[in-house]
Amino acid sequence: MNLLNMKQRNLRSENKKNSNLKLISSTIKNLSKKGINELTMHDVSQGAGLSQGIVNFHFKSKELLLIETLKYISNEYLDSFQRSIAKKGNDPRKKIIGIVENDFSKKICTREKIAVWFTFFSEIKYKPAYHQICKERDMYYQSLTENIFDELIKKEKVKLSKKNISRGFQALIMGLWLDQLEDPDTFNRIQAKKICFEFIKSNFPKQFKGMF
Amino acid sequence: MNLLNMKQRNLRSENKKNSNLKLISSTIKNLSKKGINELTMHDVSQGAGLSQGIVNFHFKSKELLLIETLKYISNEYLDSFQRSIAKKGNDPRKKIIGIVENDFSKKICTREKIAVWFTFFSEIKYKPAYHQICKERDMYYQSLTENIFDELIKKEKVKLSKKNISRGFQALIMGLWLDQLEDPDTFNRIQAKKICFEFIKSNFPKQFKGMF
DNA sequence: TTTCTTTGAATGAGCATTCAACCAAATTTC
DNA sequence: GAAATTTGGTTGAATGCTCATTCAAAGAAA
Repeated sequence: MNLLNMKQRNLRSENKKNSNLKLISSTIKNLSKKGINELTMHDVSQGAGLSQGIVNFHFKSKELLLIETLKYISNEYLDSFQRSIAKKGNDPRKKIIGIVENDFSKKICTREKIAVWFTFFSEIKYKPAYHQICKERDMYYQSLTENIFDELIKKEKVKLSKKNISRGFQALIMGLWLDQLEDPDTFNRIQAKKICFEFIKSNFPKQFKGMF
Repeated sequence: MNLLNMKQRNLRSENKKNSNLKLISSTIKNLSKKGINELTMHDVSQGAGLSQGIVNFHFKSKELLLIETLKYISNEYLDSFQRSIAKKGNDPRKKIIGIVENDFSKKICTREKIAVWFTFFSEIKYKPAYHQICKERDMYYQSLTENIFDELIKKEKVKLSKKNISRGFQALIMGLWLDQLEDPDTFNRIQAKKICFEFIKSNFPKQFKGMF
């Protein structure tokens, strides 16, 4: 196999990847426009600029397409999350602030993406595949924030449960995301961020004194 | 119109009410079992012990049935909520504790009911009717808890925004509800309650000192 | 006798999925 | 390196299934 051969081989597989991506993007766009109930295969292929039967060729079925879509947004979120705490050094305060900034950033906290997330959340109970993906994401997030809160607890010299703080923190964020869905006119991500910072500050008043 | 007439008229309308209730109950049960996507009219009528076409007779369409179902669980929740703060006297601490107790009571905080709630939440963006009902519920809840937190803020003599605390409180509860969906094995409503109490305590340490 | 409620078979629309035919890219052959 | 062959991706019409909705007929209540 020479270089030319490799290039040629790549071209085909790039095309395939490209179609997959187009289809997943179209799924996200259409999900956020119509919800899971009204989403049709026709919408998806149309939105990707491809023809009717193509989704079944690439993803086998509608359900598998949806699972791949959930994996996609989950990875996208994780990437962004990891980047938000990388390069913050060892200061747990900076890390936790970074997480809040990320969760309510312009890129992550859009009404469209949140709508897609909640579409999947709402099906957790009926779709084991969704359940597993969401739970994995959750556990990763949970363990990372637990470590950060553990450091904060030690520095603050206060008796708090890292598990509880961590879960409360994440629940707060999910609830505020939901508010973005319910109340997009009078409530925005800037206010949501502020509420998160206040949560942190009320638990670790010494370390965040004067901040925010 | 004499008494006999009234009784007779009531019998028929009672029957009608009864069918409606049966159908709505069946909708809730089936929604919590299969999600909105797989819910069929057949499921609903079957579950109510009635026949196929009956839903269209009573509710005109599937969509209207779903709207009535949301109204029903919304009213059920509100009733329970109101009862949770009534008869707590004037102590805002007792009121807020009552609310937490209610939101995570055996009756309200079941995985089935939460699944139904999130089914509707996830469609807020696409269904104006759902949006309005959820928002109304939310605003009522919000204004009531704002008043309670306002009292607590004054008593604590602390500078906090009643709006932010209130929204954070509600978001926290919604997030913890979602956890009941995602993580029913390792997380339960007792732990959720504890996290809420800790949230309150961290904001109003003087007033809740030694409590919980 | 009239009005209201229920039944369940029939209808037909909407939609996921299939597939034969086609096209383009990659590989092999000479 | 041109021609022939194989492999992979795409098309879109056809298929058939699932389901909401309709409605004539029947039953119950007023």
